[in-house]
Amino acid sequence: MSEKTEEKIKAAARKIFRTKGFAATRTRDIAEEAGVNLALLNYYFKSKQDLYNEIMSETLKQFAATIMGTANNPDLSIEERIDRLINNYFDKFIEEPEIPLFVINIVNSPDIESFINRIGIKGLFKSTLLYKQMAEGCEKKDKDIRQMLINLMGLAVAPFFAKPILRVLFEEDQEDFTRMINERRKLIPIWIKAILDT
Amino acid sequence: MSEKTEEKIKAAARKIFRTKGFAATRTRDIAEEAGVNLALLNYYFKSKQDLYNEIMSETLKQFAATIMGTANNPDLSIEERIDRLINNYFDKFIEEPEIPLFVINIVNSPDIESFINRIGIKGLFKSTLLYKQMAEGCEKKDKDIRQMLINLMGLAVAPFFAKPILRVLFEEDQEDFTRMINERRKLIPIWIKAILDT
DNA sequence: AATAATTTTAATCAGATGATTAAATATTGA
DNA sequence: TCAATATTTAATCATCTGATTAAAATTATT
Repeated sequence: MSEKTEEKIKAAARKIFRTKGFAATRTRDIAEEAGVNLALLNYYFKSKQDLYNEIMSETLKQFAATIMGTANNPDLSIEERIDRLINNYFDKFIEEPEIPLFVINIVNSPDIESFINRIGIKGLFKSTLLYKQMAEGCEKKDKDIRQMLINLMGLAVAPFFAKPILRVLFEEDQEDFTRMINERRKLIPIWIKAILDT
Repeated sequence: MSEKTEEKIKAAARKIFRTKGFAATRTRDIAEEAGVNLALLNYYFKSKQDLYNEIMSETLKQFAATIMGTANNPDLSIEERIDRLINNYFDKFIEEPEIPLFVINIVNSPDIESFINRIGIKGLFKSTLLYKQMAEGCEKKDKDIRQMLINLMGLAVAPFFAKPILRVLFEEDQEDFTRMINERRKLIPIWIKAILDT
């Protein structure tokens, strides 16, 4: 059952790499989590680094797909598109809360430029309807598209980073957090519009 | 020259820990960067972990101080206070760009709650004028203070995380980035106000 | 069933790494 | 000055860890 073993390893690697990062992860931990002999990691994936690259590109592609998923749906207004984008992100992040931090760490790792070129998601984003519509909207209102993209992503991702702080500062539990996040689904599109109309 | 050596080690540790994190950093690299014998790390700081804790709490305190610096200056309106806060942050982050990611990783590490309690910065924030003024403003306009804090921090910190992405997406160089950041100094206070008036 | 190919296992290697030690050197204080 | 103290060094330890290997077990092919 080669397929099964390989997937068990990947699932374990995904889980541990995403929470602990490359250096802090030991291949033995992955093997144990997968319930599999250590040597099989090197049998199916050549090295720890290769396995990590696999998880990295998989995660990055998935992250990109979450954007693309709504980005090209035709007949959507910019408002509807942003609304869906936020909801897609939040659904994904609630399901897998380690993703935001993992992605940011990937993106800020030293060799990212060549890596992004290698998996080829660079040109894609600018060709999405989401980007085109936002760029057009910014043009019309004399706004910098870069600032708006940063705002959109920043507002979306920030609560997931801030979670542990909110926990100590407001003694929030998981339920409070989820409620706040769900409020935020409705608010971000309104805020983005307000910012655009500034 | 004990003082000098200890500080050389700390400076090297600061530099490497902040960019590579705990696990990826080798004590030998710190020693070399400091131009110092490896055994001196254990002589001045008991262990790698102790040295790391030192850098962690130092960085966290510094990060907090950047808030507190403007947070209690009396006779400031909420607008002026936010304006200064953003400028303080941006000055600090431009000077030491590794800080935002390092802080987020600290805050999202498993043992953070006990660590924050240990260095005792928990109660401080809520007692600042910044917090009180924001809380009051939110109350008046029927807004959730948590959402507003997330917005403020998210908008401030996002560009520093997004930097490598902007680099590949818009072929930005350092100068473009700095220009964009400086624009943002003026914009964030306006955006926050717009959001509050939503 | 017999053989070949694939997958899994246990054992081990080689190098990396955090830490320690004992001796050497430098500094301080009487 | 000289003994006590503090600092620095080179060598080494013990453990961890990624990777390999050769043999065993399993599965596929004829």
